[in-house]
Amino acid sequence: MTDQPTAKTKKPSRIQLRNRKKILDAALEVFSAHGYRGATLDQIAEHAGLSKPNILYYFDGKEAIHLTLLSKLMENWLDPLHEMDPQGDPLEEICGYVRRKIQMSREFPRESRLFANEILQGAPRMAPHLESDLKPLFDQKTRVIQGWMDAGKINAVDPRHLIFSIWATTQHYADFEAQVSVLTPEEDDIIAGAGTYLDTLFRNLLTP
Amino acid sequence: MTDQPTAKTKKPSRIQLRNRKKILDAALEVFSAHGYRGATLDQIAEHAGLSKPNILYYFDGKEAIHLTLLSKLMENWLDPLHEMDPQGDPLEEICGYVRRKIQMSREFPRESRLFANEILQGAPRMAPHLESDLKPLFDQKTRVIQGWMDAGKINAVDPRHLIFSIWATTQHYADFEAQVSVLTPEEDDIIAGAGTYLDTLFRNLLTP
DNA sequence: CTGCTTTTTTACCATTTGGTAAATTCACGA
DNA sequence: TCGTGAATTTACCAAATGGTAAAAAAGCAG
Repeated sequence: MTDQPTAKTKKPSRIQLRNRKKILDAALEVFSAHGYRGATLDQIAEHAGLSKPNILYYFDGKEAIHLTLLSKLMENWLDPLHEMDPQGDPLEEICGYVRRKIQMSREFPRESRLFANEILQGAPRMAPHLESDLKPLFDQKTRVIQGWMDAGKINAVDPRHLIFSIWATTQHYADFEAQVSVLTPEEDDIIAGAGTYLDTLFRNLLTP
Repeated sequence: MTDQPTAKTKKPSRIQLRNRKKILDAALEVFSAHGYRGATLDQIAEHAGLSKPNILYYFDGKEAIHLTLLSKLMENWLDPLHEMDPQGDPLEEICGYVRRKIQMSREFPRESRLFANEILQGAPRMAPHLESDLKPLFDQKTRVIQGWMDAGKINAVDPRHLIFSIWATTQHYADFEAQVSVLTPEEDDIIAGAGTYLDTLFRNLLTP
């Protein structure tokens, strides 16, 4: 009877923490590169430097690993949007959001591709998260933006499409990297140029 | 010696044509929904209404089907960009391109997702096509757009990022449909609104 | 050091999946 | 209508893959 009713029956040891982290990092690498079905436990095991049964000692199965990744991802993914301040200057808030998103494309391309893979295939394992986490935030922020437009602080466009276009343009550089790198070969930091371009794009849209 | 040196040794019969088409359509459905590795020959067979061995009677294997799809796709995919006329009015040519692309997202979402899946996973089977077909066209059109900018006909921005942003924003509605439909539930034709939004977006960018 | 728990390995298993061989049925021109 | 090549089915296979059981090894508190 040492178990807490809601806890997972034990406090995780040092080894547990370390190996869970190794597994999740390896899984992120493999899932983001090959998609859920394209990834194999053997690949993940090799990347993690552990044996396959050992991996199944730490996680209940392939799907559990994927699910854990998606859950942890969702938080960081929504952060930049959360930071958009209704009290701030509208144009700067939106451009700041663009800047944070493009930065994530540079720093966390694997996370972006993991997300893209999941959505592309119809979000079979993520639909609940979209409904419970993303949707409320999306609705809230579209209302904020709509308020700015109604107040005449920025040009009026459909806030939903505005957000879609921010997502699309920023994530493009991570998700379609294979294509981008073919088309801009000698460019070593294409995302830097993307940042200034996108700033111009959305500033021109929202400024009268 | 009835073979032509370059031909595939036989003229395809009516049944061949019909079944090849059925198989390719089924494969498009399955590959676009699950990615290359996520798709199985059994699924394709079921969608096509044929047995698995019968499918392998018409195609040399899973990869051959996928490759055939990608090849046929590439042509239609580049068409809208091809149509951009260097002699036309710059702003209208670019906005026309946007219109054609968003229209493809509406009419051919499966093709868009097939393409996206392939690129997301590093374009393992498509890199050659990108180099040989897409790259030359991309280079040509970026030069055309650069010319328009140098002539002061439209605002000066990096033409490469301009094209990337057109691709990203238009394909987003097909590739991320699962997310878009969660966030805009009661909307029955979200792409219509996208069309007018994107027209505004790019017009404001390119018009002084 | 000792005994107990946690972690890791070894040796498997069942299912799925891409693919094949050979027999069978079908279509169609002579 | 009949024979022949095209089309289809039946019955498989080998490899890959997610997962399990149980033994062995490694940590660690006393």
